[in-house]
Amino acid sequence: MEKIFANLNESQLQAVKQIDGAMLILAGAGSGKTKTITSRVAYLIANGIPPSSILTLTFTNKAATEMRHRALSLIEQELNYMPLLCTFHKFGLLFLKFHIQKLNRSNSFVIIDSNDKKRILKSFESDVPISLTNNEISKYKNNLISPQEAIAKAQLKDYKKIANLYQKYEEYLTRNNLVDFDDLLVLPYKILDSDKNLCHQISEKYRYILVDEYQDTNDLQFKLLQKLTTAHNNICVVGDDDQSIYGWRGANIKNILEFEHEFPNTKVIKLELNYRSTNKILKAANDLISYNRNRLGKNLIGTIGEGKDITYIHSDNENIEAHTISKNIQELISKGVDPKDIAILYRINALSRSIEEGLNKASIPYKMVGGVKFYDRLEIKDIISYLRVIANAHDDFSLKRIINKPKRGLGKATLDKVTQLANEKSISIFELLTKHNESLDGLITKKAHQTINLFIEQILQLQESINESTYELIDNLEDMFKIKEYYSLLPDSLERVSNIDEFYGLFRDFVIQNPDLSLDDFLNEIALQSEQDQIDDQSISIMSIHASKGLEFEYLFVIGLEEGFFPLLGDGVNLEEERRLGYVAITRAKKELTLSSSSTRYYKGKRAELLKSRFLSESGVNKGSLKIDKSTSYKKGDLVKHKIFGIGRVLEISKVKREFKLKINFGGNTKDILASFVEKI
DNA sequence: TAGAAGCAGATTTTT
DNA sequence: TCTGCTTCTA
Repeated sequence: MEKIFANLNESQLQAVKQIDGAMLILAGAGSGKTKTITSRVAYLIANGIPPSSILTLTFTNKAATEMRHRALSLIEQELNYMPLLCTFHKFGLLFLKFHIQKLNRSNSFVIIDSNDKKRILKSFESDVPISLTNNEISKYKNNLISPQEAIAKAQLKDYKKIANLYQKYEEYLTRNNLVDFDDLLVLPYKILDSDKNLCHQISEKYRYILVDEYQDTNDLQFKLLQKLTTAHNNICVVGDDDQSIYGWRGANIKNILEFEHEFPNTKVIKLELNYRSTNKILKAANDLISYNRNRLGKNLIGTIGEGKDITYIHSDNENIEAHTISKNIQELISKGVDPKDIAILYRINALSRSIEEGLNKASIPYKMVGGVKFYDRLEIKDIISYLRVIANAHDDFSLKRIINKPKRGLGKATLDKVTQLANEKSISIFELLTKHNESLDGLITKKAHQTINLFIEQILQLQESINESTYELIDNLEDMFKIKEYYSLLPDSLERVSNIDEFYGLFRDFVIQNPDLSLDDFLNEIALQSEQDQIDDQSISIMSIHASKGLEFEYLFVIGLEEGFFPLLGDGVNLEEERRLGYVAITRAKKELTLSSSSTRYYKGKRAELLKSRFLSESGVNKGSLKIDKSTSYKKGDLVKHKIFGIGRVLEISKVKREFKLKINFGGNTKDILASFVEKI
C-alpha cells in the first residue's frame, strides 16, 4: 500500500482512495493524471477488488500500454487475472468476438481502417465528395441512424445520395464481413441495447470502470458507458475540459461538462498542481484559457519555479522564421541540450514544409511525428491486402488492390469487366473467378484469363498452407509473389524493402507469441494499432499540436501564431477549441517556450498577409498583437477597416460560435466578415 | 496496359 | 506550391 501512496499529493490521494461511486477527476496538464489513474487501479486490487472486474478505457494504444506498465509496477501481489486495460475500440473488438453472432454475423470479421473505408466509398462512384460522404456516414452511424432512416430523412439532393451510399456501404460491409472503426462501438452498443440481460451481465462483470481522456469521448462512447454502468455507479473518469481538441471528430465536450449531472453523487476532484512547466509558462496557459467561457474552470499551479520569460519571435516570412528557429535550436544543441528535448509544433501540417527546409539547411536532424503511418504505407498495405485475401477471399476490396501487384498485366479494362460481371451476379470477385471461371471466356483477353487463373491458383495454395502453418505463410507469400523484389525496383526501394522486412518480422513475432490466434486475429490486431511514436533519440521532433497531446518537451517552439492559421478561422471553426489547442500547445513546454509569428506566409500557392494571432495577446506574450477585447461590441452603422476590402460600414451583426459576424458594406459590396478581421475606426 | 501530362484541391485525425 | 488522382497517348 505504501508503494501506491508514495509521491501522491493530497488531491491525488483522495482520487485514489475513494473506491465506490462516480468520480470526475479534472486533471490539468502535467498534473500527474496517469500516475493517479494507475495508482487507483493498484489500490482497487490491493483492497481486494478482483482484477477481472476492473475495466480501464483509453483512447490510444500508447496510453493503454503505458498505463498497463505503470499499474503493474505498483501491484505487489501475484495476479492470476489481469485487469482489462485497453482502448475503447479494442474493448469493442473483444466484445464483438464473443457477441457479434447476436446480429447474425460471423466472428471472423475483419476490421477496415479509414483509408479502406474511403476506397470502398470511392468505388461506388458518386459525384458527392468522398470526404463529405465519409464524415456523414460516420455521423449517421454514431448517432445510431440506420440507412433506411437516413434515406427517409434526407432532404437535400446530395444528402439523399449520401444516404444511399450509406446503405450501399453498410451492405458492402456485411456482405464482405467487414467492420469499420465506428462499428467497433456502434455494434456493441446495439447488442447491449437490445439484450437487457447481457447488458446487465456485462455491467456486473465490470463493476469498476475507469476512463482516461474523458473530454474526448463522443456521444456513443458516453452511451456505451451508460450501458456498462447499468448495474452500478462505479465510474471514475479522468480528463481535462481545457484539453478537448477533437470536437471536429465528434468528441462532445458536454460529456465532461455535464458528467456530474449524468451520474448521481459524483465526487469531483481537481488536480491543479502542475509538475511539468515553469510558472511563466503556466501563467501564459492560464491567461489564454481564461478567455474561454465553456469550461469547468481550474488553474494550473506551478511547483518548479518561475523560469524564463517566454520568447516571442516575429518574422517577415516563413523562411526567415524557419531560419531563426533553426539557429536557436543549433545554439541550444551546442550548449549541450539533448535534441530529443526540443520540439516544434504547428496548427496545420502545411506549415511543416518551411520548417523542414530550414532544419535541413541548418543540418539539424528531425523526426516528423504523425507523418505517414507504418501501416498506411503503400507496401505494407499491399501485403496486408494479400493477407486479407488469404484470410477472406471474398474481400473484393483487397483483392482488387493486389490483383495487379506486382504488375502481371491485369489493367483497368480487365478489372472493370470482371467487377461488373461479379456485380451482375451479386457474388464476390473471387467467387466469380473460381466458380464461374468459364463466364470470363470472350470477355477478357486469353492472356489476362490465364494470368487470373494462375493468380487464383496461388491464392488458393496459400489458403491451404495456413491450415498447416501460419508461421510459414509469410515466406510462402514472398516466394510466390516476390513483393520485395517488386518494390526493390521502385523509388524509395531501400526504405520500402526494409519496411516490408519489418512487417514480416512483426508477423512472425505475432505468430510465435500467439500460437492460438488466427490470421484474422492478427489482421484485426494491427488494424487497431497506430504507429507507436518511436521518437528518435538523436533528433528534435516536429509535429502538429494534435499529435503533441500527452507529450512534453524541455524546449518548445510553436510557430504560425497568426490569425487565420492559429486560430484557424473559417467555416465551422470553433474558436474555443482553437484556444484549447493553444493551451495544449503551451502546456507541452517544460522549461522554455518560444512563440513565433510571421507577417506573410505562402499558402495554397499564394502569399498571404497575416495579422498576429489574438492568442499572443491573450496569453500575455505580445501585448501589441491583435487584441480582441472581450467587451468589443459593434453597432449598426459603425465604420470598420479591413486589410483588403478597405473601409466599410456595419449593416448587421450576428453571432457564430462566440464570434461576431458582421455584414459590412464596402462601397456597395456587401460582405460577411468575422469581427476579428476588421478594426473599428 | 503502362508511363506522362493535366488538373483539382489542399485543417486537425487517438481508432 | 505541392500532391495525388484522372485522362491521354504510345
